[in-house]
Amino acid sequence: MKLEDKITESVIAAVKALYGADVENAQIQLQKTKKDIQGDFTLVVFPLLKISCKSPEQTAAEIGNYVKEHLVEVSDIFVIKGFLNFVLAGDIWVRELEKIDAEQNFGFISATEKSPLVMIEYSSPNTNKPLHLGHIRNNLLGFSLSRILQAVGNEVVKTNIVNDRGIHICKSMLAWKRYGNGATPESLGQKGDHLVGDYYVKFDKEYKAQIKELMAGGMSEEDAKQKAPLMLEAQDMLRKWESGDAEVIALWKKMNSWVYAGFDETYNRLGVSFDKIYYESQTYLEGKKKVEEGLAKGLFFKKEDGSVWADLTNEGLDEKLLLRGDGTSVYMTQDIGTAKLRYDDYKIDKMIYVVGNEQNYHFQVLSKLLYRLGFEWGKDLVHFSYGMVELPEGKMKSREGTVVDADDLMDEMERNSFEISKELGRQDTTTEAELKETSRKVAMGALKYFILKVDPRKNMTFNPKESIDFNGNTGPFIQYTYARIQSILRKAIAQNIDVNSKIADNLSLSQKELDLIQNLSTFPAVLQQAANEYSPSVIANYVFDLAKEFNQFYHDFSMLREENEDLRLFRLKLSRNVARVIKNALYLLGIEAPEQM
RNA sequence: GGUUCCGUAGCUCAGCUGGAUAGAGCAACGCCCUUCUAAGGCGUGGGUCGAGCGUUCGAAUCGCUCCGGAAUCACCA
Repeated sequence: MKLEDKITESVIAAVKALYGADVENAQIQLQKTKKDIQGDFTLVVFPLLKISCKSPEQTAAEIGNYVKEHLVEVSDIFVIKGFLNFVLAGDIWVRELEKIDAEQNFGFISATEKSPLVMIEYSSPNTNKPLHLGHIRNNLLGFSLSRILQAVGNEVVKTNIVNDRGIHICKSMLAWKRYGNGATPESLGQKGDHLVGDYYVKFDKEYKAQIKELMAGGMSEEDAKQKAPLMLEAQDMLRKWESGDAEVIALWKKMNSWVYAGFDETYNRLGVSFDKIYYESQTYLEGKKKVEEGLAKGLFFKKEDGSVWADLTNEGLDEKLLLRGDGTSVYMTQDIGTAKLRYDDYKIDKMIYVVGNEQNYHFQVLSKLLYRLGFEWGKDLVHFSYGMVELPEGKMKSREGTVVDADDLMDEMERNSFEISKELGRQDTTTEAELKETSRKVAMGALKYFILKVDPRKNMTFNPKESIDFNGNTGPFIQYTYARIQSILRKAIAQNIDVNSKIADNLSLSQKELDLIQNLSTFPAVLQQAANEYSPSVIANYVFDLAKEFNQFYHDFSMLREENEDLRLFRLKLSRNVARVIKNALYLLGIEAPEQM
């Protein structure tokens, strides 16, 4: 039984014995005692005053004395105004540490057959552009979230929906056909996604030139946009694609395969992965079918031009287009089709979409549409909505070329990390290859931690300079703490100290050491909170606190030179468990913990 | 205009199921490497928690109003 629960139980018993009233668990406000105040747990007695009909001080004192008498774990109490602080007996925390130490994967719950099946969709790239900074936030959040949900006992399926069809990819294809001279990723030594992205940009450039030319000839801007030969050709290509034209399909397959090879490389570098990938080219027809079914059932309606709509006005939303007049599908149609296929494939209990907050409205609508179409789960779908990433200079805009490319960013992080490692690292014992590997881990840790520590809902500013300045509240600081503990443990083994032996009970420990154990013991609760709130930032902020607290402890006490063997053992064991929790927390964030730095 | 989200130190962010004196990191300044990794530690300065009203023993936290910013309200995805 957890210590908090024991105290809570005792407080309830105290209230019953002293005032003859029953109180519920929820009315007991037990919290960790604030720093700078003596004690381990604090009871806020104000809510109990109505029952006791006494002053806050007196109520606190009475309850405190009762608990102190009846609970062996509580060795002392202090009353400050309406706050009752419990001090636990010294050896309680030592035993708590032993308990943590004995658990294989402290805080983690493994899935059982009864575990809910959660599907989480993230990444969802378009095949006409390489991944950028916004995708990085998406991928990191999605991947971390999947690990967190798994760690609290869910069965998790990570999925990706690739938007591989539509006019955008035709634009790249057309530009490549016209201006590419048969260039391939191999011939250019370029990643496939970048190559295709470059031709998308090329299309845009040539298209704009044509518009300008037409306008110079007296055409209106609107007309020019519609009648530019390149646009007409791209639309023609899309029609050919839809009708299965062999040549277009072959080109489409070839260029998409380049893009996927490029994406895979980027995903590998980011350390993210998927269990199942869906492609819109395979789901959009399914969506059309569902919409037509819905139309036949009278759930939707048709306008004069043949387009199909859903009327959501009585649910507080607008009318929403589902099929264009020419029968082609839109984004919403595809999402309906994808959802259907997924539920054919898996028995999903919960669906989570990791998609930016600019699509909040879309998912509100999707939820209602799926429900209307008879998918019960539709109304419970979770849109894990996250804010945009901005730069210190302002927003990323593809038009102005201020988009930060994911690969470029990782390159830059790794370069900088390597320079710093070379300067500060312990080269004497490490090879160049090891140094490179470590600096890679650190670079990715810096990037991931910087992004994940921020509350997902908020727009955030990514500062490349600050993130690679490995000081302060950063991933590398936490990794560094971990590496130092590993070094201590290696040395302890070298000195034949057995860290596994039992800790003596009669140690007199400092407040810092007790706090550190208490902090460790909250990890399962933190993990649960992160899962409930879908927020990796909860984990990130926790692990930074833990690392910081450990550093202070580390600075104050010598472990290997400690003469008192019992104390030395205790501190080594404490350090080992701090390292384990750090490693587990970093795992949940998708960050590697280097054994050496 | 409707809807949703955000506003906390010079900067980047925690804290938000109401609880004690609102916390970190960066930046600035001053200390600490003959001592387990100084990518570190200690200290100093820095706040009308956007504003107001309300609920409460108690409000950064809850409610209402206003101010400021963002997203969205596409036959784009």
